[in-house]
Amino acid sequence: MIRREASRGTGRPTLAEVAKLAGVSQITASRALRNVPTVDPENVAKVKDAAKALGYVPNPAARTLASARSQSVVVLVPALANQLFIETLEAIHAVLHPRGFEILIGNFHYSKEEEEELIRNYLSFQPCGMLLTGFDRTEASLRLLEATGVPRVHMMELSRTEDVHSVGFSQEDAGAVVARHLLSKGRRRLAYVAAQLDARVVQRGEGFKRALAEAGVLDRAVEIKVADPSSVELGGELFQALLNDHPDIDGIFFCNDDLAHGALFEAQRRGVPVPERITFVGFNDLPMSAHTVPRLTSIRTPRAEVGEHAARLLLQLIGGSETARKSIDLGFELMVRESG
Amino acid sequence: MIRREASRGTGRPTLAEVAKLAGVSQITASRALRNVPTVDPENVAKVKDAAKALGYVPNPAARTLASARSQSVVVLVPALANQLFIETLEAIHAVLHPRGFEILIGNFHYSKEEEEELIRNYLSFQPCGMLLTGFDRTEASLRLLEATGVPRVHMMELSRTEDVHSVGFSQEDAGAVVARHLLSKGRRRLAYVAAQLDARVVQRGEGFKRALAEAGVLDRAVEIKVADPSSVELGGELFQALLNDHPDIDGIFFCNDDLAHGALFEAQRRGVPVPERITFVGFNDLPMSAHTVPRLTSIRTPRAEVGEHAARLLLQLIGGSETARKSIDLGFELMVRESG
DNA sequence: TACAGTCAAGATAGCGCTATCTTGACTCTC
DNA sequence: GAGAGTCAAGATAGCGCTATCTTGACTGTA
Repeated sequence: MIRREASRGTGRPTLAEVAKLAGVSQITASRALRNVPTVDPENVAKVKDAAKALGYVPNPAARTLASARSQSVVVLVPALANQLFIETLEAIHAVLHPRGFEILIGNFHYSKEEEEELIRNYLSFQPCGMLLTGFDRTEASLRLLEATGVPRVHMMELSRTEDVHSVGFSQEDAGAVVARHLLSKGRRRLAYVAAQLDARVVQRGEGFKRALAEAGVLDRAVEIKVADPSSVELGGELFQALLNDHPDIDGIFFCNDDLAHGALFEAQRRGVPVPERITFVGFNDLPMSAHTVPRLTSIRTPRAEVGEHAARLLLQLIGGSETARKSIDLGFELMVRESG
Repeated sequence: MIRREASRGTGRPTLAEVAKLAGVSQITASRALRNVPTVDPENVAKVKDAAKALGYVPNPAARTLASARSQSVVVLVPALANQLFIETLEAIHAVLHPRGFEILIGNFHYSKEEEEELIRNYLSFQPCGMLLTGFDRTEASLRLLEATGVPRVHMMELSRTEDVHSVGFSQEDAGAVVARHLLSKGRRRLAYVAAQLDARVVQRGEGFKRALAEAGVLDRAVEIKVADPSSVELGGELFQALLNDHPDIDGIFFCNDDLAHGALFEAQRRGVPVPERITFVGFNDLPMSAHTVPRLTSIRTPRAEVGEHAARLLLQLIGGSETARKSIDLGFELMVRESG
């Protein structure tokens, strides 16, 4: 029988070969490539040259097995179907990938149960860090996260307690800003139209109603909430329903721009002048919102910035920094345009 | 000094513990959990019970290291910034995740060089399969893929040769269908407006022009191509430029719906009646296109179906099937709406 | 009864790295 | 100049699995 060069294994160069070529021990080569500071710079250069000459690429499985910690960061988002989290993911990637981290993306489709299963599954990969969306999850999820002690940063909302790290902005304040804006335009008969009722959508509504209460017009306000996923189509339907049931509504805050876009199309179709008869305000400021007819007033949310800062904060935590800031508030901005 | 239970390792139950509890050897436990058919069903039951009792979860790093093959499938897409590939990714996930595969998503931002780097990087994870977008990549990328022999399926386009597997539809035919539709509406002065010039966008344009040539109106056609990323804003700008330079254009084929949406907004703003003066046709049929004013005629592409079939085909290849179909044509559909 | 053939189960030996302990050369101090 | 302290480099021993070879019980045949 013919003797194979390698009956098992990948056939790719290994650390042992790099070490041999560099004339050092394997563990020194390992340390050199990981930039462990106790290695003589001369040896570091020899090892890195050897690695390059051989085209050596570390085997992540072996690394993970030996160190009981991977170079992966898990990011859990509630949806990929809209651009919101894509921009955040891109920003996270831009920070972490150049530093050698792999990113495992989990989409839990706004389901706490699905998120719990993802957490369970991804923890088996021994990630070195996790980026999570918000704070609203199952008890079991929380226990799993606490038990493993993997560094983590929560995105999009700000924590009220001091024991977790978060990067985001105040969803409630954003809702209140929208309310005050509509009031400043002389609107008094206001509505909050929401779908996909996650914690953040609810918080926006709370802030909105809080501000209306302060202005004494809450009793005349209307709230439409449906649990269905947001879509352009749903926005049109909800607008139509609202118009039928409450024809005197003069200002609407949509929980996101998708709904607002659908409502804009429907308003145009029905000949309802926006903003003359009804003022529209959206949320998230999707790129399209600056171009619709009329252009949509919306809350610009720092989606990319949240990803970037969360990733940087996580890097500090992975590096063992105790001085890392607990919470980073990145704020938001009301983009006032033609719709109100 | 206090003796630790485990100074290294994860602290989680291992296969050895499962085997001990089940009263079999470790390798039998390993085989039982992987459903290797040579194990006595009684032993399989004992092992699976023991695993459940201990809350055992396999360590993927150890698996990958020992078998030189991970349970990961790499999916490389040119963009995440629009919904196109998200739907494909969701469908892939729905097929592969329940079967225990992990999905590594790589976004190469329409850059062949970036794709090459991603391929290099992801191959170090020893994926058991790859799903790629199209056929247009660097020579080095091709060599890497060939050298490793990892099963792969190409998505979105159909291969012209018989040596690779592909799932998609004919981009050229889709372009030709649009051309014939516009001609059937009596339009003769036609334009193709394209951005983000990847291979598929070019193929659509080729099919469009081929059909115009067959109808003898190619010499009056206009083509606007820019390499910039597609966006709603760009669609408006390109429409405006087109209108200035060629005021007699009476039909436009946009290479994607984003551009068409932007042009629709711009047309409305400038009082250009669509479809009365100019007919618009988009591509991809994004969810919003059925709701714009006017509703957009577009080519509906089988994005989710491509993902699903590609994943299924890949599963066959991973399983060693030689009988797997080489190419699956899923077609497309012209959705005729108000814009033309 | 003896023999080859079959097959489930086990023993053994890694996969390619890194944690940990040890070594030995070198400094510094009194 | 002996002892303690420092520090880069190496030896050793796994991490938790699976590929591969081996074993031994069992079958069927002549």
